[in-house]
Amino acid sequence: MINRDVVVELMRSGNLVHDQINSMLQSFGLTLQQFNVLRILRGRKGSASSLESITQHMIQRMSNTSRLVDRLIAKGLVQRETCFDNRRKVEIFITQKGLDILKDIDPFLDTKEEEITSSFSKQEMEHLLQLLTKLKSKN
Amino acid sequence: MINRDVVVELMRSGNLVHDQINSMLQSFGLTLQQFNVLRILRGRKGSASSLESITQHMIQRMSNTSRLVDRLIAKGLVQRETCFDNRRKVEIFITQKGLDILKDIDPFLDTKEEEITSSFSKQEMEHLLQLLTKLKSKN
DNA sequence: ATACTACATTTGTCAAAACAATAGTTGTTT
DNA sequence: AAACAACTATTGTTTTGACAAATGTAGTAT
Repeated sequence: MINRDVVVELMRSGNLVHDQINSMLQSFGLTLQQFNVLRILRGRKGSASSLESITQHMIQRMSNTSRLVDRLIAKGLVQRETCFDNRRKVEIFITQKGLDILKDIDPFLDTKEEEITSSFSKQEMEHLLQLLTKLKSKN
Repeated sequence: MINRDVVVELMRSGNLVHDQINSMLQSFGLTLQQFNVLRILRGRKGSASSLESITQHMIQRMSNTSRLVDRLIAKGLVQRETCFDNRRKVEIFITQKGLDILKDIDPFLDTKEEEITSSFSKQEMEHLLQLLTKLKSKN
């Protein structure tokens, strides 16, 4: 059954890619999710980020992001402050140390991503993206 | 950067599919991994399966399969016996209750898989499979 | 028999994900 | 002001995952 094969292979491929990126990040003491939070914060360029707004960019529950941030704080990579305007909210900032580690990681990530996709031509990548987008829009 | 997009979308798609299947299985009180173990056991048609041989068919560490089996035993879906020939080994069997629940799930899984892939034509599925296979062989 | 290595599984630990429940804050209505 | 609902985040619990270490068993060499 080709339906089943597609479903299974999609999950397998996701895991494969996840594992490869994850094990690269391991040498920096970060997990993929922790790294993702850092990248989101860097993208905000110092402006405040509530937990909720971070969570929206991740495939995650807010409760888990909350604890994930705990670990980043423990590593000194981000800071947490209650929002002045709305004390229900929490503002997360990336620290200089956080920016530094991202800068260290960047080239390794680039290499890893090229490595993972090295079996594809540019056309194949475009086609693959198009197919995956189709999947996403339906689901 | 298209490399990055491909990498990100592969992970996203994997998660998407995983979540959809998982939430279908939830109504049966099973997780995807538990379900996978049951299916592997059913495929063996009653003949013995060591932990190791089960693990080989899953993307997993044996230590985790060990605990996973604990939970299936707690639900009465499988049985564990130490192997007569080699007491280091453990033989896992699926119970009738396990077979029954699989039989209940089968049609729902079929539907879910068709649903997930419904945006694709048969040709697109074949092409997608081919691309994912290419990814796998390189990585 | 003893020691040593290899094998198969289990246990421990920490990070993570899903989900429910709780806590504190804010806004609105009365 | 008091009551109530909505909002935002945290905490608790269970399952999973990666990895290291421990346990018990089997095979082999001395």
